[in-house]
Amino acid sequence: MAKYWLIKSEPNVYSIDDLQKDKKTFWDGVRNYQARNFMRDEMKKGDQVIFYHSNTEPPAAVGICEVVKEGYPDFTAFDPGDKHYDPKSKEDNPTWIMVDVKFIKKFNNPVSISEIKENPKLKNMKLIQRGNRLSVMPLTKTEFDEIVIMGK
DNA sequence: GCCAACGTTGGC
DNA sequence: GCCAACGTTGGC
Repeated sequence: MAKYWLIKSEPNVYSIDDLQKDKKTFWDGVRNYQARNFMRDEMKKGDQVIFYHSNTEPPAAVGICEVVKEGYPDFTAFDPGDKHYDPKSKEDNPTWIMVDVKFIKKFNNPVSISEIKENPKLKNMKLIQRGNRLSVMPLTKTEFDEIVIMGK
């Protein structure tokens, strides 16, 4: 039984268009334990994922991707030259985990955060709860389906 | 660019 | 183990 997720990315760093072009990517650079735990323990092959653009105008859910490889070490943490380098993460005992996702679709109609806030079916989403900064969060099937309907 | 919220760090 | 200081996130 597939689960449902939302992942955030800043489009000037990595956008849905980049994913469409690449077809597939590794979701590196997550340096938050709660988000790490979701990727390590709960994200499974076939899970459906909403791709969300943060820190842009407007912030919006912009498409769908799918988990194609389950949690494995985020090697960018081992590279001193990488922006996400973390000396505490060792290759034989990695602190940070990533998954691979593949492009499924780009919404014809991006669902902005204000539309999400206005939809009563989406009012419990972690995304719009105060102060939430998780870059990987679970969604219910209802929430996922509703966003897909809104996005077309 | 501002700033609220929150996670992490480090002195004690 | 507390908590102040600091850094980051991300909407506005």
